[in-house]
Amino acid sequence: MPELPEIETIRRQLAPELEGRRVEQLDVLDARWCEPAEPSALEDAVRGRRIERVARRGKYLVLELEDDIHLAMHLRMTGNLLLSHDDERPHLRARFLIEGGKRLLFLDVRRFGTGVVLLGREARDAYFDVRLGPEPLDPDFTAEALRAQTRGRTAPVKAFLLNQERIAGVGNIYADEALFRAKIHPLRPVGALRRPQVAALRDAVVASLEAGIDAKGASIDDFRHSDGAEGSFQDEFLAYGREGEPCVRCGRPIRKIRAAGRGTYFCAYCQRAPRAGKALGSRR
DNA sequence: CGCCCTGTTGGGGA
DNA sequence: ATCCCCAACAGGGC
Repeated sequence: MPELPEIETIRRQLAPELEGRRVEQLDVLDARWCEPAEPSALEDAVRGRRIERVARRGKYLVLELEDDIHLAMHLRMTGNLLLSHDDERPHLRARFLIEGGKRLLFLDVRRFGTGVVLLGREARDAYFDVRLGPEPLDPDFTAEALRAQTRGRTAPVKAFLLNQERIAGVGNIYADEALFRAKIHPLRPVGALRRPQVAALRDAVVASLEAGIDAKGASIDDFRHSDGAEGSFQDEFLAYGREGEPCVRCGRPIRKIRAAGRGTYFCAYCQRAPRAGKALGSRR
């Protein structure tokens, strides 16, 4: 379930545990994790260096190490980070030995997750700049900024939200959640949204993400929570994964379609279908 | 038991 | 820009 809120939750839990401590050693157990780089390249770059900050950019968790070395990790679909005293776990892909004895374990059943070392601030910024748009929780993510970004675009609004180059960190679940809250049909051309709808969408994106962060998430600490103890975020969502169940606003059944290649849940009544023949605000 | 489909992501090719 | 497939695996429906 790693979208922006889950990564941010992990970051907040990890920061006080890791910041200021050294990485005594890194073991990359699956070479695919860091392709096309060699595991030894990551292990050598990280070994012995102090973690100055645990940061997040979009869905990436970033260990900012001394000497301006950055390790950006992406959990993809099933990746997970666990703070543990154990050296072995099922689906272990990479293991950090942290000064003081704890281990930071990167677990990933499907092995889609990645780790990349970025040498220098410029390299780090360049890496993110070509992949990620603005952070939705930054103060400058305003309705006007979003409007400027959407104008003239014909992509379905859901595809726009999922595109990390447009907005960083919004995934399939929070995209549906935001559209439901803003009462916007997922297939509406994003450029056709009126000013008030753009404003509603901005607010809904921010509110959905913040709600996700506030929701009690799974702890990454071995001691407070053991393995499968994941909070059921599912219950927090208003439409996602609830095909056929009644819309919380109008009671009509939630529908499922495919949008931008992903399963998409919405209320066909609350979120009006795009009007044919009016793709981009006919006027103006 | 086997087969088929789906999936919290993102990159690549047509 | 857009659709489709792929990565590797688990779980559910039939």
